[in-house]
Amino acid sequence: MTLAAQIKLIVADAVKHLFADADVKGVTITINQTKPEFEGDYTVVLFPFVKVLRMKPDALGAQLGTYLVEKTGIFTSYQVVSGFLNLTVNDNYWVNFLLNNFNNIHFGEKPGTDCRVMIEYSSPNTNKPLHFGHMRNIFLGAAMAQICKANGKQVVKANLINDRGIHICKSMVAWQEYGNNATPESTGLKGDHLVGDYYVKFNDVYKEEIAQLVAEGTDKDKAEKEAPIMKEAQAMLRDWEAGEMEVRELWQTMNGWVYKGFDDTYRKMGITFDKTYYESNTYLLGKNIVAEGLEKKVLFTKEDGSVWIDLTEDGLDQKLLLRGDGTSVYMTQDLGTARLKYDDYKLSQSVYVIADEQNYHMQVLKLILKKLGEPCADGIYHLSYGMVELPTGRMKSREGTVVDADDMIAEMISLAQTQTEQAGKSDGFTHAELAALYEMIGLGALKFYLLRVDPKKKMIFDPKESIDLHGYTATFIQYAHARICSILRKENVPLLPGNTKFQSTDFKQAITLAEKNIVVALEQYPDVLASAAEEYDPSTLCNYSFQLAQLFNTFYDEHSISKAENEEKKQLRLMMIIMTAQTLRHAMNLMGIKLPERM
RNA sequence: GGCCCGGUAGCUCAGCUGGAUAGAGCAUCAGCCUUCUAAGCUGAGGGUCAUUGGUUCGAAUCCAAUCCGGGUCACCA
Repeated sequence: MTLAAQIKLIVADAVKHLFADADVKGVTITINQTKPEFEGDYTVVLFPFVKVLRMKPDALGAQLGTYLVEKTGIFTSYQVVSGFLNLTVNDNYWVNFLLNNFNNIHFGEKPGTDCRVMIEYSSPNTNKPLHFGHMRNIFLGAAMAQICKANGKQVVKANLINDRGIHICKSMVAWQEYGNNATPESTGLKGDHLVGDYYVKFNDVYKEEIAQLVAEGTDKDKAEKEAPIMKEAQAMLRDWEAGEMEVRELWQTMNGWVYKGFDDTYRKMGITFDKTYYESNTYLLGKNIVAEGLEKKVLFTKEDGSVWIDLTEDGLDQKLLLRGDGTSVYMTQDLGTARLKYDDYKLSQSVYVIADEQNYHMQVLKLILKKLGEPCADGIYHLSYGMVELPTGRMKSREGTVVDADDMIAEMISLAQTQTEQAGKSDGFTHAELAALYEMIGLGALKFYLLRVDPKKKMIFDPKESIDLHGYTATFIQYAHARICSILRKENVPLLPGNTKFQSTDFKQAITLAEKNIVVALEQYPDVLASAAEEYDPSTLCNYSFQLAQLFNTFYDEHSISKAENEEKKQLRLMMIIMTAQTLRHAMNLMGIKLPERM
């Protein structure tokens, strides 16, 4: 338990003891970190008690403060300032905290439980390469998987590949018509990019055909349906569903190219999955659930044979679950897939990382599953995130207005190189070391950039402005880490914690403010890690890591470790920086960001 | 139009389960490298927390209304 949580209990206890007659059960106790302009470490807000106890805040504060200082041994002094009781924590507490935890590489983690959670993320379509928006999804999902693990959950990382449908046929038709048998080998293009080019080509031709039809006097809506290339795509989809050999072969070939491209991008990003679902295998699922729902009379049939659910009682609309011709819709598949996932892994929770444009769909999905009595319903959570937009508006793959993931990664790595060379910091590394370093910096900056803001907020990314490597960035945190490693090297202390031993245990020196700020922050890490999991929000970890690095930099500027006043101080500071480096590494690793020992 | 999400410094964002004088980064300006890495540190300027009303000892935070921006309300996925 963190100190703030302990203080809350201690105060509750003290109040009960001091004012046995008063009914203080309903009073919520607020413990804050004391503002820097006041003396003290933690603050008890006294106002809530004032009414119940009918005491003046100052008198109450004095009585409570005296009691806490005398009875607990945690605090050395207190001050009451206009309704706030500021408590100063005994330096021994912080020293003991460091002694007990500085070498613990699992600090902040929760013990394992049998709570099994699936996190589905990435879930790409196989008609185009991954872009900047997908990266937000992927990094969010991967980070949440790690964060959940660190909080004691068993995690299944899942990818549901959308490998069939009209959009896939569009790329296929365009390739057939205009591709001249181009392959990744013959063109030197990455497979996903090659296929994506034909998706764009399809839409170019489609637009031209519509324009021509309209020019010939056809109505626009009709033209959109009658355009020859669209009819071809629809015909191809029918052939695909009928299992027509040639179409299936082309489909497998082109998807194979795309998967190779995706694998390459995932590898560069350091992303892995435990389970891959393919929509071509799951798109027929869900029909059973619909049949069962009809039996249970949760669903109903209209005259044309289509199957619906009525959600008007819940303030929503009627929703189609099966077309009149018996074919399934998006929702049908999702119902089936939800059950499949649950049956495959006996899940306690199922997290879907999906953009916020699908909020309504996910709300309806969960509600329908609940009404159907599916056991998976309660565990479903939609981790909804805002879309990444360009200054000119939304990215559109079919118009080619996207920031490509592969390009972005390459650009960031080259930016890392440029800036390292400009700073004159590329000396003394081998080629391989430099390559690794640039990747750490470039990729780290990219991941941090996408994870540092609240997931539900939409982001606007201007490709003309490169992602910064100064200030609130991964680079800042990496730099602090490298500085710490540099000190440890100089002091011959192992960089990896766990095997550091110190002789002296008798620390009597007063802790300075810069020192204390770091230890206080370190002590709060378990709470931050827990809340990142509870809120499904990795940005809290970005924020925390940045603040900790900032505190370290301030400390570093004010105090010397190597030339500490005495051996005792030096050891205390070494413990502090070892634990700081360890905590930064821990938090950043959860987000897939590596910290270099030298940069 | 219904529902959902957002609106905080010039820009990008924290803070939102109510607590002290609203915080960072970028940008601007002024300082700091013979001492463990200046990708850093210190300081300055910059705010009607969209608006109005309400609840409260206390509101950026809760409630209501209004304004602005986005999403969604498909027999597309």
